[in-house]
Amino acid sequence: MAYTVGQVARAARVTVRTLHHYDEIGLLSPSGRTPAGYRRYDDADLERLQLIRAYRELGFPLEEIAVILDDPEGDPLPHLRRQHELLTGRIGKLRDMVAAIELAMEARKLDIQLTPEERFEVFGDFDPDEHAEEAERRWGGTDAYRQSTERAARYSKEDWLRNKAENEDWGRRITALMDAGAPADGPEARALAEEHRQLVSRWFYDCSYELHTGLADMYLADPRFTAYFEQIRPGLAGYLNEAIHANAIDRA
Amino acid sequence: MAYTVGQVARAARVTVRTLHHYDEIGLLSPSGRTPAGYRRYDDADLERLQLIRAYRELGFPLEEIAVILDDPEGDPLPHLRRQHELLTGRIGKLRDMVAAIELAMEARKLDIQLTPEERFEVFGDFDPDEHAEEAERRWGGTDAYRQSTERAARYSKEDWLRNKAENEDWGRRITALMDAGAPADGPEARALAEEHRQLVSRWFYDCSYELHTGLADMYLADPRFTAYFEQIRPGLAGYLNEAIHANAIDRA
DNA sequence: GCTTGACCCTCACGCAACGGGAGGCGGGAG
DNA sequence: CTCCCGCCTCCCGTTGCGTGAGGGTCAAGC
Repeated sequence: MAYTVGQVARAARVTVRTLHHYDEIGLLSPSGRTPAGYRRYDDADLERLQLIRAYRELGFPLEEIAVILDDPEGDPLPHLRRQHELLTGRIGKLRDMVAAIELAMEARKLDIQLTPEERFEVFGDFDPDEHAEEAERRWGGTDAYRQSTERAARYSKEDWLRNKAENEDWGRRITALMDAGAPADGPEARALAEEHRQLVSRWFYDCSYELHTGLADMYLADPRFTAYFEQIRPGLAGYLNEAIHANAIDRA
Repeated sequence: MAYTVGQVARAARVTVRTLHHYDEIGLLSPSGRTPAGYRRYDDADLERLQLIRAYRELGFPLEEIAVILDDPEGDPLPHLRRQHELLTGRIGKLRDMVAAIELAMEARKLDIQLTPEERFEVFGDFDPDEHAEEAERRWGGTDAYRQSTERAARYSKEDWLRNKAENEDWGRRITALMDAGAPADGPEARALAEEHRQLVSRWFYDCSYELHTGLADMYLADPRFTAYFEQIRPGLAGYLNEAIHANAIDRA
């Protein structure tokens, strides 16, 4: 049996252009042409097309499909396994997205005008890295934040300058340490992380180790914080984050 | 606070190229430039970028993000709802794929060399239309197929010719009906569907209504069958499929 | 025999969302 | 003053086709 492009296209529910494309890239070339140059497909071509579409539905790129189909007796099992992992991974990600959207919709429905803080809770961080996400959940409470603003409101200009000086001193030391190549989970870095925690506790709010790691994750999650550290020294945000985590584990 | 592209890029964990892109399409243009033409981002830009990345993670296309962000006081809820549906739909599809892959792997593990028939069962049809899928599951048994081949093997050439003639006669009548514009779920079409069922029953295998709808779906699912009908008349496969379903419902 | 109208052909540009490189300034440190 | 890193603007490449433009082909009806 011989078929024209249009017939094949309708049969396989693809467009003619798709068949042209497959022909162009050599994935599925019709078994022949009419004198006028019309493509002629036969049953074997249809079978191949069926397989192509099936693999495509499974998410394989065309190039890989060509490899699979043109490698006779090649075992598709590894491909299948790989694809299986890939798909379950994607499903997980999509589910996370759906959950996040539901959260966002919930927030809208309650007519809560999202403050920047809340928006951060909702939209904050979808980094595949679970650290941040987990920390964000634990750190959800805004008590510390309130405490911080309350205290901050009472500081004088001198207080702020002292704070700034202490901060800068600490900043110089951790930058030097990083430049020197000391590991972020080494004792010196951990000591400076601890110092940071006490700086925060003294100036803003009681910073438990748990809160501290939450804060550290926020340094990576909120671009404004990250930018602040990255401006001091590229890589500092990540370095500090790791040091704080190491310190928290160390003291636990 | 002002930041350079590089700082912003590191902060938001995107590439500089991405920021250039957002600038190009007007999604996120830096609030200013230095005399030398360097992009200068401020805190507001960073906030916007954060939102952009968040929506991106939720799977929104950039264009839609622009709409959402640039429509102040616009409610993102409808967008979110739409996106939610879209994502759950995709999850469903992916799950089907995973199931199909598991089936395929199972088949490989059992070292069953897939015959074309089995391959069809595995890879047969991922049409979003559930009809086909559902029917495929019900129709999974190969009893009818065996019965069919057994009978077919005993037919003489004359039998085949008679079969062919009956088929062609039926084909002419349903084609005429379709050309006349009779609805596929109308009484005439249903009658011809019924006739088709009895033709199949007489020549190949006992064709219950259930099997018949399965067969009908296969006419749409297997390109070779579809091509056969489409060659007779474009749209015939779909027409017949609908008629058969209507007939089955009618008799139920 | 000639005109429709439905197909078919081959270019060839366009899409989303960037990646990556070329070639050339700008700017802070030593 | 030189270095080198970072920034700039083009501009081509990717994937899997969509969507014409411009032109040949084929079966049917007058």
